[in-house]
Amino acid sequence: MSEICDKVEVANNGLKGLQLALDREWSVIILDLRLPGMSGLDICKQLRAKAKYTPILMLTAKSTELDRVLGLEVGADDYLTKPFSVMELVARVKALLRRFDKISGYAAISQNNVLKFDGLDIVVDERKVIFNDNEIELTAKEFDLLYFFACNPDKVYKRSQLLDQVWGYGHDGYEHTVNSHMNRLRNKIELDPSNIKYIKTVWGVGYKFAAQRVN
Amino acid sequence: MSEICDKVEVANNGLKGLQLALDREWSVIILDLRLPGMSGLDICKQLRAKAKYTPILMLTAKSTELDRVLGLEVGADDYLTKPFSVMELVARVKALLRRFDKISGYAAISQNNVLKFDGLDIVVDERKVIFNDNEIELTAKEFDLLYFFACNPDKVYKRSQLLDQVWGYGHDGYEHTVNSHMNRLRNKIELDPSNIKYIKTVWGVGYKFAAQRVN
DNA sequence: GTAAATTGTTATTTTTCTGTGATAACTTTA
DNA sequence: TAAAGTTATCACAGAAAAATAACAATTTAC
Repeated sequence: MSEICDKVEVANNGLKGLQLALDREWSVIILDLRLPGMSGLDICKQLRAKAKYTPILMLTAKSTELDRVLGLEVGADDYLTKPFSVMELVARVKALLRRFDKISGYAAISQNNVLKFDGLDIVVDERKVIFNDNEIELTAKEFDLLYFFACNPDKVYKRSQLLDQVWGYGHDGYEHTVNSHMNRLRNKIELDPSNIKYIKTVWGVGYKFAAQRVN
Repeated sequence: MSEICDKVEVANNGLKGLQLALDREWSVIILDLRLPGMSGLDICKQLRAKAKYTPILMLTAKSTELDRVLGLEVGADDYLTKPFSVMELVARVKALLRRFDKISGYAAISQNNVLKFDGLDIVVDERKVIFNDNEIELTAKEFDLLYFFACNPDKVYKRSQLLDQVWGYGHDGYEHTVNSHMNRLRNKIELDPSNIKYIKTVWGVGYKFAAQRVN
């Protein structure tokens, strides 16, 4: 239930998709039945065996195909038959996220697009941050960093992991780059440097977000 | 993706290793860059050409060496720079196995995020320790040491083994360094020094973790 | 194309931790 | 009981890590 961020990855063949799906923890997986490389059915079964609580939405080309799939009980959480509208797809995904959230106890994400903490609100799709009732200006990286942490409270991240998650896999850069950004971010959201409220240093390891969600 | 067994084979020169690697199907191949007989780079390239879906973990002596290797795109799936701890090596191998789906049906490698003992909870990815219902502050090494023991209850470890496992393979230091850390750790999690509850001394040998998992 | 802002890097200072040596306390053995 | 070997304790210096500040490079905006 961790590692939630706004990353979207696309794989256009079965094996890659399966690897990618198992590589990290996802909020939702959309899986087309017709795939090159490996059958969507097999992938769904394998996914379900490993990622037990990740909702899977399966797309099928024809309703007759859907009937067959349903008979096989591959373990998808919802199905959609082509052609479908984007609106419908979005609605189904939201429904899945909502359903999933109920199960895992993780409120929000899809519902409200605002992450609220004591003295700090993050309006996700406006990339806006309200700090003690005043809007503050964050740069792109600062926002990404803060948002990533806010999505994963309490979990400790090494600098190398942050480079992977926030800067992107395959990005090559120095780990102390993270320090600089953290420093700049803290200058904007920490009033008392001797009493860090949000992103705390875990000495010898990395950082963690230590504030409690209030919504 | 089949052929999973618990066989481990070691080759200490390049040519033998290559032959052995191609001889059968392996779950994972660990390859040291510095080898007698043949460069690890060449081996990796040849392996990758033949054993397309076998994960390769490459060990390098220096991070500068790693940079060079990464630039050459030899096709290893992960890299580890010496010195590394055995814990880290195990974690990387597990990640590779998971990524390459080599452990289908193997529930054994499910990692529990919270290790519970009587009076002591360890929340792994938060690096948090709850001792008698209070969170206590451990330094990085203290946590690593405690976590290592908690993962291997009842097993006795010599100081030299602990240096290898927790400090890292190839780390050079005095064995009584372990004593100091153990002392500091005990001051935080043992209330009565005459009645050790968690990490007991095994006289003439080393230490062992003596509490029972309750989850 | 220039100026401004952002980002990444380098250098310096500050903080915290870890390893070490000295010594005390404890076990075992003779 | 003494001696030898092993472990516990403690304080401190130096090392490692992080914070900070200043600078260079890159990107973005105009």
